[in-house]
Amino acid sequence: MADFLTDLNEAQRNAVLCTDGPVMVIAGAGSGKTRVLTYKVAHLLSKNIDPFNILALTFTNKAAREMKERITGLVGTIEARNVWMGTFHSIFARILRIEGHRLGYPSNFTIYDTDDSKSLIKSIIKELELDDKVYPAGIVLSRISAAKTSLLSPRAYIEDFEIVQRDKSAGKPRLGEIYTKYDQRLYRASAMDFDDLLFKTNILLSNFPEVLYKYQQQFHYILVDEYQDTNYSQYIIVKKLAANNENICVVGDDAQSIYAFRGANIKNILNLKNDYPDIKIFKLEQNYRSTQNIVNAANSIIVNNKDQIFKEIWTQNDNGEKIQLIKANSDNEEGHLVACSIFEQKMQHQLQNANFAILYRTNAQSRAMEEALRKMNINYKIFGGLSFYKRREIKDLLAYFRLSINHKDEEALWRIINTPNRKIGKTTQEKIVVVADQNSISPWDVVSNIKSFSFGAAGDKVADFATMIRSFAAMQKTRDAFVVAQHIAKSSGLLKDLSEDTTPEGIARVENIEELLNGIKEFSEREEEEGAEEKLKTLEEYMKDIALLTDAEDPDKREDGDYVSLMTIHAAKGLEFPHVYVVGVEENLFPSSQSLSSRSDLEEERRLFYVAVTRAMKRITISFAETRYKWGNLNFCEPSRFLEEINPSFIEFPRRKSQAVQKDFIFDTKPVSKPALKNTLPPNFVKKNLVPFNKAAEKPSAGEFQPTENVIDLLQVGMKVQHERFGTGKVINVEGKAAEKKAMVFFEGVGQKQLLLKFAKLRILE
DNA sequence: CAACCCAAGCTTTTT
DNA sequence: GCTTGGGTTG
Repeated sequence: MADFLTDLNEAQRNAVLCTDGPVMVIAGAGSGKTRVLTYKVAHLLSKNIDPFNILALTFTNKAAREMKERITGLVGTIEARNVWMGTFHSIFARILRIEGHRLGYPSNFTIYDTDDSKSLIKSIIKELELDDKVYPAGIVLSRISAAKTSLLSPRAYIEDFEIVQRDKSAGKPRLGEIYTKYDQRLYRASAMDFDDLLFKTNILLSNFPEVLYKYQQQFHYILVDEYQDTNYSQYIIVKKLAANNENICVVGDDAQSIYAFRGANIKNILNLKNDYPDIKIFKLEQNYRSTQNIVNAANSIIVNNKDQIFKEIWTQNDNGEKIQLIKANSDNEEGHLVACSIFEQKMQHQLQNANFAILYRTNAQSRAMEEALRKMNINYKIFGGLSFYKRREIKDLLAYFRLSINHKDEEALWRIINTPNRKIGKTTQEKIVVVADQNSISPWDVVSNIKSFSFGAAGDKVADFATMIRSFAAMQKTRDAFVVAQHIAKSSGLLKDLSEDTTPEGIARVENIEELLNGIKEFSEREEEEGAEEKLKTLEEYMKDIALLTDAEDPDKREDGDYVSLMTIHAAKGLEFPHVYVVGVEENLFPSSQSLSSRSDLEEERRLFYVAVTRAMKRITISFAETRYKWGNLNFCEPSRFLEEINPSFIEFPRRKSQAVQKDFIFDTKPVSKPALKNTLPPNFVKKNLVPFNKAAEKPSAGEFQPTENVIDLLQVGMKVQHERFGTGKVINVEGKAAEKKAMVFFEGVGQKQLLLKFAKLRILE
């Protein structure tokens, strides 16, 4: 273990060795970010730091799991598994289960997922007799979420004059009221939503100094992955916990911040210096992942963003192939062309499917790709989309578990009280609500004491239901998770109900239930590696374990099999593939039509594009279609502005005669190939079938880039220059040499920009 | 109370 | 185009 530091380059090693005091690591794409984090933890452990004193926060379960595995590989199992490592949400859920009683929450509180939250909001809107057109559940939830993320309690929300004013003028004056009610109902259900896990942690840490002190004492070392994605709430938690000794190490890349839409604040990383004036900053700029062409192309994209920490990503890797383009007539043809291209690459280079990934902006785009791959018999796997845990039958069974563990969980109650059908219909359910309100008790209190109220015949059914849930609850305490789960699946009637459906979907549902049960079995039998203490693995433990495994990762997904990976770009963050296809690179789709109105939204889209391109190791293909179905309607599409932003010298155009033709390929408005609609061969097929181009045409010597090189040499302070996007500007400063030469230019109406002359296509005006 | 039918909304991204 | 949810009818 002693010499694992030799695996690191100098910048990485310096960052790892700097363990005390605040540290920020700005890690470019593919520069070994995870490596630094894992080695840092390993290094701390090798210095005999107690793993219980290390807190390592990530954003996804996958990242946490991978990091754990890697650290285990470096230092050995026993130490690594005691590190407090996990997602923000799971770590603070864990702490809230211990400390939540101070806020009135039992340790078995339920975590509501987005669906539960939305459904609760819907019923509140109904109760308040509000128009659900004015208050759509999704919008309301995102407003509440934003409030919680800004640490605004319902009280503070209502008392905030500006917010109230804003809601009024937006025609939604009662948002505060909905928020208040929502909060009460969550509390009454002993439930927290995702945002609560952070919000309530914040409350805990501010209102209970002894708790703050306790965890400050515990976490001597705090590490945060993907720091650029932290929101305000997370930022404050970290700041508080680290306040004592400031042994905090954050790792991130502002260029890969892609979660502002859910409250991530890029300023958290850009302004970290303000919080820790003596913070040590390390920049990892060497990319180990991609070819030069890919790295340079990516740089030429991201340079268009205004807000960023300056860095120069470079690589020692080969030049590699240029960026391939595919232009298709329709979304279906796009799928076909991509599948053909994958097939062709596989054949040409004898590659496995696993070398390929198809990345898209929205999940909806997966269908065309899926169909095309299936037609060509290429094995694939779709990540994300409808997750396992969001399937109806799974949510139903989990709702039984939830209600058995936490009787107050109302969303679970309403979900299953009549699933499968036990003749407790809407009327009865509404009556339960009314009676509960009249007596100021919870719906479960009514359900479990139904005999005390006049419910007639329907009451018997409800009583049976309550008895059943209570028996599950009792069993749950003494038997292992699998036994209980299997019993519930059977005696609730759920499994029987599902198996009566013999359609393919019905069969799939039963299989899903079986899959879930298998997962629980595995959980029950999982051995505590440390010490031989036989601890009962209860269903409650299981639910705590999986509560935050929402999307993306199936518990039992088998990693074997050779498949092409299909996923959104968000889901691809942190991953790499030799061959990447970025599809649907069109205006209004990528960048998304909803991001066009503000500069910061657009910059986020651009960062997303940057993330997409930097996933590729060897070869990247970008495709776009001229028409696409949206909501069943045919839409005409324009190629994305992002294509224009890539320096053309890194792109392989199907025909390379002149710049004019190159531009035409992407942007012509009257497609030459319209009559040739039948021709579904990809451009590179066409290329191969034609007479080879002469070599001279292959070089980007078409005069277009000659001036660029002169500009690099000739540019002087004070010159007036023209930039493709920013218009005319004045040179304020020039620094660096030759290829690394940079200029600070002031553009009218745009502001100051630092430009790397290699990429900026500047023209000198005077 | 259930079954069926129709309309609406959906397609940004996730813990 | 598909799914979900609401409304109506039997």
